[in-house]
Amino acid sequence: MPTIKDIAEFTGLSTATVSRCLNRHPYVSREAQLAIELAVRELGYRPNSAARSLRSGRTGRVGVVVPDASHPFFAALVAGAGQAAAAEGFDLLLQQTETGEWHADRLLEPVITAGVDGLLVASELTPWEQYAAALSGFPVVTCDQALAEIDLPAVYVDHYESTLEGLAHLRDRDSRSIVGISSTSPAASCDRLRRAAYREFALGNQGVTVHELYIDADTPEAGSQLFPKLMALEPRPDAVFTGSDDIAAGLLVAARENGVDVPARLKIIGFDDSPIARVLRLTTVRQPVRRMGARAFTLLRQLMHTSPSSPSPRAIADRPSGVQRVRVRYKLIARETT
Amino acid sequence: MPTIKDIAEFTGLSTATVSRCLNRHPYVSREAQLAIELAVRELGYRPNSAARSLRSGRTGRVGVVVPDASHPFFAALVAGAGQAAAAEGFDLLLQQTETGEWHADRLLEPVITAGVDGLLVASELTPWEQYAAALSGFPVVTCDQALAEIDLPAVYVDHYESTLEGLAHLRDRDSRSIVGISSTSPAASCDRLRRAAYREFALGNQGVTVHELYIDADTPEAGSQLFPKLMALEPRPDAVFTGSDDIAAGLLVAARENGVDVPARLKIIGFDDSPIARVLRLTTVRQPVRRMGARAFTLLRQLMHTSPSSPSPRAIADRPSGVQRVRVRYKLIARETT
DNA sequence: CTGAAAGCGCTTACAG
DNA sequence: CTGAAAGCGCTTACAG
Repeated sequence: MPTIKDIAEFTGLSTATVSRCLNRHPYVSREAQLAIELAVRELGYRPNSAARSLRSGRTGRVGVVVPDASHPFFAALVAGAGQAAAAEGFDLLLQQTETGEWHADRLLEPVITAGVDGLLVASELTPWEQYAAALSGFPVVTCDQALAEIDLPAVYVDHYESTLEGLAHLRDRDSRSIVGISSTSPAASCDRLRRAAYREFALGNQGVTVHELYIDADTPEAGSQLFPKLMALEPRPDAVFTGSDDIAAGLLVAARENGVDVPARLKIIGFDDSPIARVLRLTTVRQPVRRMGARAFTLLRQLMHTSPSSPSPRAIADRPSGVQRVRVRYKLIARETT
Repeated sequence: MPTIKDIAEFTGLSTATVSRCLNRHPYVSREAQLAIELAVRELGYRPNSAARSLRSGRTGRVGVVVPDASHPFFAALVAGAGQAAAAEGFDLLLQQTETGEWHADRLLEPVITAGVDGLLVASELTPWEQYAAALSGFPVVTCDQALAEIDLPAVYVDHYESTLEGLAHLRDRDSRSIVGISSTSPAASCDRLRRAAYREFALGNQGVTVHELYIDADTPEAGSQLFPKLMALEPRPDAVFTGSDDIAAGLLVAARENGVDVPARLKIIGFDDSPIARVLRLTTVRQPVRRMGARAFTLLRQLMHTSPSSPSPRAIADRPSGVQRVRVRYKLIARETT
């Protein structure tokens, strides 16, 4: 591989001038520029990213931390962030937290070893204290609402508010005995907010009960398996807020197979508006996931600009007040299951 | 950030010894080791990955090239590869090819700038000639069958054979007028193989026709929109090989809405066995996608071992004969749509 | 506008 | 088993 030195020799210029030209520094003469461009093509020169990073302290890379890249929600988030990053010449470094056992150390390794310029965190980092020190002063944006409630810049849909709206929709369609599902998985911070919303809603709506049911996987199968439990409840529920299109889909199919009319005898609401919701004509709460990923990158990009490798104490002190929270608009899509 | 020099000063040893210890070089005394470990903890030392890469020529990173990380197939592939990579201490660098306009140059940038140690390619790289030169001698594994047919090590399901098996299944269930769907998208190399299988099957099976239909998106919506076209065909088809669970799902729902009995009057086969296929009880061809991703990484890992940064001419000459092709077993899952 | 030179933080023969 | 020293390929004040 040719180096900057080869270009310098080829053109008779110094490596300094070559470097400036490559980095679009203003003070380079027209002739020098042309000669260098020719040499670059001629020799097939490519800058060595490791050398560049070592010297400049920047990597041109951004880390993305998700529980599982194959889950539809996180896959879309990653795709959106990746697209936005590529548009600005950044590469994406992917980390999955639910890959076997996991330690704060290992998760943060790329950050601490100067492997990335910034971090996009969609996993819940619990307990936060373990991560806080290593991440302080480092550009981080989260898509996890629990982390948004700490000091972190965030892009997210409000799960508390959207759950309340979903429940209100069920009430308005004459549901009186609603089941609110939430996950027992510790990774899902939105579930805590949903549970809070279930209680708040029941308190504020006389004559409507919200029965809470827990589930341990966010898949259609889990939804199907939930159906008999649902039917065994007393009084028999007339509506379910699932918090997931996959669970809603499994439930819907099970209901139909068992001759339970949806929506007449059971109303079902999903969450996300993923392809499965559209095919099954599920009522659901739409999140613009791809755009959220892109927006998260944009926000991160901003932070990387303002806080270089060593932020001043003043900059750190100022941060809390300037922390950006982007609450993304969700939308209840009423279709044929309510 | 403390450096190796700080550790050397703290312990009174040389940077060489510290480096050896950190890299688990055998010749380090017990005392030195303990002192260094203490210092590392005490000072919170982390190796700088850029410096390490620059010096060693290795990055500890692997690139993954997919058309779109949010598509269920590629999402699962990435997740599997990422998990396997993480298990061996490698990070994943994600590249999406269908992100706006795309140039060979830009795609290969991480490779050429020594940004990764190896590449996993699931996108079709066409025309291959544009990429061949830059990639020659570099560890590459593909999951794209078209690339497997060139010189590249590969992990893939045989789309020709699996399509023939799907068609045979339809024939065995008394379908006589089959529609074979394929995508017009240039990114999907498997579609060419499917089309070849459609023709081959028709040739070998008197009394069975295979009508080819094209589609421009791999989504449930596209499947639904295909339904009227299907019904307008003469003679009316009695089965469809879709090549995609999403398309099959859209088609199935549209058929039911229009009162066409599946499977009695129309049989439908999907592909992949994604969650949507399981909920809808679709007959489909299962691919173990996550495992394919993991296997692709394992294979790549092997190549990275055998061909270091500068492979000998002999090693290159030997390669063609040793190129590994892992043909992964698929499985036809007969459910309720055939 | 340009060049000589220092140095980013490591690893690795080489010599002991 | 250990250390002194060179050097990986760049960027960036500094001096002209």
